[in-house]
Amino acid sequence: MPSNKTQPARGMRDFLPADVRRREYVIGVIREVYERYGFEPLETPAVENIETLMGKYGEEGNQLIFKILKRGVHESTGEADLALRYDLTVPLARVVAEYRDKLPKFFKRYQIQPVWRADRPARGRFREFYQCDVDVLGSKSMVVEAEICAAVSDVLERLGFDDFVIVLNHREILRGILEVSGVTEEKQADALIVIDKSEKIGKDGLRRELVERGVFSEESVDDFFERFGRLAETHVGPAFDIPESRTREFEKQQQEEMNSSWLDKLSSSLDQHEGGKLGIKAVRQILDLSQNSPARGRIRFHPSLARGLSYYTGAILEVGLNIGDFRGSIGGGGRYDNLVGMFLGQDVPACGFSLGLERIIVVMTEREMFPAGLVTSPAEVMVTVWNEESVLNSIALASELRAAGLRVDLYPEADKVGKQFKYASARGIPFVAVLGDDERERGEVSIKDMKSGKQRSVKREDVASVLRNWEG
RNA sequence: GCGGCUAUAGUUCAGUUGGUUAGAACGCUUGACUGUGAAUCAAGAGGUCGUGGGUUCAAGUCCCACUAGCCGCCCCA
Repeated sequence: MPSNKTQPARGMRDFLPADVRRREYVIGVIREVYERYGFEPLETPAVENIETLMGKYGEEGNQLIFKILKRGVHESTGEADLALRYDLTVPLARVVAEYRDKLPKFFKRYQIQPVWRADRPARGRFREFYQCDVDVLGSKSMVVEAEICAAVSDVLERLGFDDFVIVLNHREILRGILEVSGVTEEKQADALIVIDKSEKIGKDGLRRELVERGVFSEESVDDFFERFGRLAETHVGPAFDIPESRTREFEKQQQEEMNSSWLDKLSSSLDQHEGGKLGIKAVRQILDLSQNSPARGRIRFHPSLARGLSYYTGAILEVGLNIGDFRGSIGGGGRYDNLVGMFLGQDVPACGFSLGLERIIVVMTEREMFPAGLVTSPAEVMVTVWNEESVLNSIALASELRAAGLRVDLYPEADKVGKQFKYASARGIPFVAVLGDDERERGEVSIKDMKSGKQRSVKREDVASVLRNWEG
C-alpha cells in the first residue's frame, strides 16, 4: 500500500480541470451522435447484486469483478453479496428483464458511466473507467448491427479519427471453422485464444501454438492451414498498400474487395456447416446494409476476431486503429440474443457496442486531436480589481458581463495590475477588462486582447458586445 | 495475475567503484518598470532523492516489498 496517502487508489484517477474538459468534450460528441440515431439515455447503479454479475463474463471475468463484502455484523463472514458493475451490458439486460412492460418494443439506449475491473493497470487501462454503450433490444434484424456500426463510425469521424477499422466476425463462423476442422468441444476455447492473436503471431506462430496447445496434431494442422491459413493475415493493421495519392474512396473499395474475397473463400469451406452458412449470410447482410451509411468501407470482415466475453451469440465487433502505435482496441461489441433470457426466462434479442472513453482520450491526446482553447481557456475575460474601494465596481462589471452570457473571471484581490495581467496570461484568458480610476471617471472600461497586445477603451455598456465582435 | 526495464526540485535531466552541507537548465516568487502579461537584468524560494523496510561505520547509489510508468505475456475498453 502506498504510504503516500494522497495518491488515489490503485488504477483509479483524479481528473483535474483540463482532464475533465477533455473528457466532457468527447462525451459530448458521443452523446450528441447517439441521440441523433434515436438512442435514449439510461443510468444504473454502480453496485449490483453479486449474482447478477457472476457467471456472465466467463472464468476470467469472474476473477476481475470488484466484490463488496457484507457489512456490519455480517462482515466477519468474509462473504460478498454486492459487486461494482463490470460492464454496462449485463445491467442493461437486468433492466430490460425488470421493466419489460414499460419499455418500447425496440429499446434503443445509450449509457455513459464508469465500470470497474480488478485488472492490472497499464497504458489506457484502469480499474475504474468509462464505457460509452449503445444497444438495441428487441430485434433480430441485421439492420441493428448496421445502425450500430454507422453510429460508431459517425462518432469516431466527428472526433477526428481517420484510420479506424470496425472488425466484424460471427460466432457461428468461428464455430464452423473449428467444427469443420474437427476441433473437439473442449479444445475450442483454446483454439479461439490462439486464432484471436493470429495476426500478431503470424502464420508460423499460429501453427506452432495450435499444435502446442493440442488443438491439432502435426499431421492435421496442415489440413487446417490448407483451408484456413489466411486467418493469420492482417486483422487491424493496414490491410493493403496505401498509394501516395491515397483517398478514402480508394481505401473503401479495397476494403470491400477484401471482404468479398474472404467471404467467398469461407463460404466454400463452410458449405457443409449450417451455422457457418448462417454466419456468413449475416455478415454479408451487415455489409450490404452499410452501403449507404457512414460505416461504408470502415467494416473489415475478419474470421480471426474472437473476443472474450462469453455472452455473445452472433456478430462480434471490435474497433481498432490502423495507424500509430496504440494496439489495444478502442471499443467492442456484438449480438447477445440470450443474455436477457438469463434474467427473464425468455430471450430478448439484443446487440450493442461499447466505446472505451479513456482509450479514445489516450490516442486523441497523443495525436493532439482536441480543439484548441478547450484546455486553455477557463474564462473569456478577466475583470481586474483596481483597489479596495473599487472592488464593488469590479463585481458589478463582472455581473453585467455574466448576465450578457460571457464566461467571466474576477481577480480576487486588489493586486498590482502587472500581476493581474500575468495571472490572466498564465491561465490563457484571452481578454482582460481594466477598470481603473481614469476609466471610471469616463464611464469606460479598457479591454486588452492578450494575444495581440492591443488595447482599447470602450463605453461600459458596450463591453459585452465589443468583446463578442472583437476582431484582431 | 506473470516476467523485464524505469522512478532525483513544478518540468526535463546530471549525480563517478556506497563516503562530509544533492546540482544544472527551464519554470516559479520578489524587485528594477511609469496604471499592463509572454522581453532584459538582479535577488530568492523550492528536494527527508516514488513509499516503506533491510544490509552497512556510512545508501540517491546495494537488497526486498509496495505504488506508478514503459515493454512483453494473459486478458480486455
